[in-house]
Amino acid sequence: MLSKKTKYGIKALTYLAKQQHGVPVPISTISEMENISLKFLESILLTLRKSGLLGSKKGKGGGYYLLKNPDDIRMTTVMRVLEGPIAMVPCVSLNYYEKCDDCPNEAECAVHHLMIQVRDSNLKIYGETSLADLINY
Amino acid sequence: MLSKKTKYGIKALTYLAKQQHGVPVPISTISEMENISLKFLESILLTLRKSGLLGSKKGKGGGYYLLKNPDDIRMTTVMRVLEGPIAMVPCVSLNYYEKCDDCPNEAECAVHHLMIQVRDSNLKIYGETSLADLINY
DNA sequence: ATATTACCCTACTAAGTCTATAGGGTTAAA
DNA sequence: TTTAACCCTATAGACTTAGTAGGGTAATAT
Repeated sequence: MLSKKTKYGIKALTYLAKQQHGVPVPISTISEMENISLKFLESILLTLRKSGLLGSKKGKGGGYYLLKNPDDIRMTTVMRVLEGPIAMVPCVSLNYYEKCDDCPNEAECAVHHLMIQVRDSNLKIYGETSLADLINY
Repeated sequence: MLSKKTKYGIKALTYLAKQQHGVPVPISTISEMENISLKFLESILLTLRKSGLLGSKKGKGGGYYLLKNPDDIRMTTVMRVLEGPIAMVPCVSLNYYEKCDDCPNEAECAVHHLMIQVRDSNLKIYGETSLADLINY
């Protein structure tokens, strides 16, 4: 299941992508427009800022804004920041690999092979989709 | 993340698929061969039996066995029984559809569109992969 | 028959995650 | 210097996960 955090995060990013580039949008505005609890959204945007996707400006007229062009933000990045590893098991994770306790032989593990396929197909989708793609229809 | 339940369930199924068709295998055997806690495995096999994938035989010489040929067991079925819906959000689930509380317009929701792609690609993989495919290499 | 093997079922629980909520602190612009 | 808005920490209820515990029931071999 996709967490609400990720869902809300993507919605916030797409909202920002629709605005004029570089102009800060207050959390409260995004919260109202996308029906997201203000405080929860605050923590999500903070995560996105720390990851380098968003910039922020304090004080009156401040808010959050995209640091890059929506065309240059791939969903792989977004998913990894918000949801964590793309892989469904650590033993097929490219960035967070971990050996399984119970698997004596990874090369012969059926789950391993299946999950590599799932990982690759999802990576392909996320890699080929940019934030700009999400708002174009 | 894939739950241990699903992971262990798939391992148990592949183990059974490698055995002579129709011959019952005791839980204890699978537990030892696949390094799975006996009691936990018991509850997983029970789930699989209730779903119609496995049959069981009681008493001495009893155990669990596949009810169908490994070629005829698709991973879509297995994943739905063990892990639940394939879709990452209820609003793109084929079998467990649910509207989102926060979405005023599903057709224009960016998350919705993205997750439909993910669902379809995963459905394709699970649908094209049988239990027999998992043990053939 | 009866002992044994193995399935069947319920209940419980420690640990972790999710989805927030609460409350205040800090910064910078007007 | 006021105020809008970001920044940060702590907490908590609900839920899920990954088991553990303990026994009940059925069927087989002898």
